[in-house]
Amino acid sequence: MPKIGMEPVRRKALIDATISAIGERGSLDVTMSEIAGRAGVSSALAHHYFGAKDELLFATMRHILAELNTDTRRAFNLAGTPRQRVSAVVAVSFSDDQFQSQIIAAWLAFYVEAQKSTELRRLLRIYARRLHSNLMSGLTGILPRTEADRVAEATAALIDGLYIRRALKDGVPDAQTAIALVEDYLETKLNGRSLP
Amino acid sequence: MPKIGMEPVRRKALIDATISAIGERGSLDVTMSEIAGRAGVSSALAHHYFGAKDELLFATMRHILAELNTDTRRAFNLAGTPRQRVSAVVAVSFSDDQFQSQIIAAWLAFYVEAQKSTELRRLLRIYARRLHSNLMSGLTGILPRTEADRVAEATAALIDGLYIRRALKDGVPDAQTAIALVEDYLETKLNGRSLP
DNA sequence: TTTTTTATTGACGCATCAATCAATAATAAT
DNA sequence: ATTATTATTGATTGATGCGTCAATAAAAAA
Repeated sequence: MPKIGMEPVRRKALIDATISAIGERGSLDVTMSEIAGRAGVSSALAHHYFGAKDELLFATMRHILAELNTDTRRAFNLAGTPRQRVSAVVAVSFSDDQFQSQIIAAWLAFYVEAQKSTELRRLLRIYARRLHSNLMSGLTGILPRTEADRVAEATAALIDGLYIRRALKDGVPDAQTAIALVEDYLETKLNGRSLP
Repeated sequence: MPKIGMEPVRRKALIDATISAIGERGSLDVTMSEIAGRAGVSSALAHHYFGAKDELLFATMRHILAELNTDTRRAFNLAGTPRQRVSAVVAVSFSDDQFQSQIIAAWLAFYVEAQKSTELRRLLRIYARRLHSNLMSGLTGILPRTEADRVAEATAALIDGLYIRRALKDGVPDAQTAIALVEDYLETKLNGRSLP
């Protein structure tokens, strides 16, 4: 029962399936059949639309990055002050959409894969730069450039670190605690005063 | 020319080879043959001593953890004050022995693998707890328990985050800068004052 | 000196997957 | 009505890699 115009539908379904498969397995060691099965199609079709597995994984990472970006833009629109822009970046990073085990597992797995794939590494660098620049867009309105830069660096590392620690699912901070930690750091750096 | 008592020698060589192989490939997707080759033996011998690949990887992670631990103990012996104990933990984390691409790649890869392997996850939790407790051993002498706990959490996340960002090898902080970032955070939290 | 233990490997079986391809069918274009 | 295009899959191929095993040889024990 082949209808026409299936391509975008299948692509989306396959990317979603890839995310959930990676999320469940916790790594990129998922087979094309597994992914295709989740998307309700054959593995041959996945190859038909994406060519090779690499490309499907690449498209998936790009999709995750794009989602993060739109979420951030949306949050920026609601932020009036520089300080609020900074908080917006933090809030989005730990929002329900982003700070969930599936996405975190994917991030982690892609970080590892980036060691092998130049293209993936380039993609993750774009993320790193964008995060930095998003943070700077608020911080430069509050601190002198050099110090803003250092704070942005630390904040980004803090966010990444909290992500990785979440992956262990131990006495791990939930989103609320994570946000509080980062905000506490920011408060200290921006006001020279920490929470009581 | 089989000499006797080769077992410990081979084990060590295989673990070292595993680290360097993982470091080069950037992931745990290294074959037993590759590892064995680097160690100058056949893959059959690797299986002979470690049984399965899992066990070799596990032994490798345990070795890395043990090294980190002895380094930390040594640094603790030179630390007089609580404040120095905290700095010692940071210094060891970014020492030449630990903060090198091979080891970092291994950490990252093992974090991913921990999603699948319960035993590996347990091992990494031990690391997380030990790091926390090592930080606390200094912090509790400076801050009230609750706050010390939060600072330890943030510091640990900061360290992990700087590790992960190093893996991208981009505008990445070198060891010096990384230490400065963490120390700056600690100074702010402990003195309520940041670097000029 | 014979036997057992330790060290070591090449070759092989077996399973897993990525990727291809030929075949089928429905829709659209001519 | 015929041809081309799009959608789809089952079956197959080829490669890769883990784990095993029988075979060889040196040392240690008997």
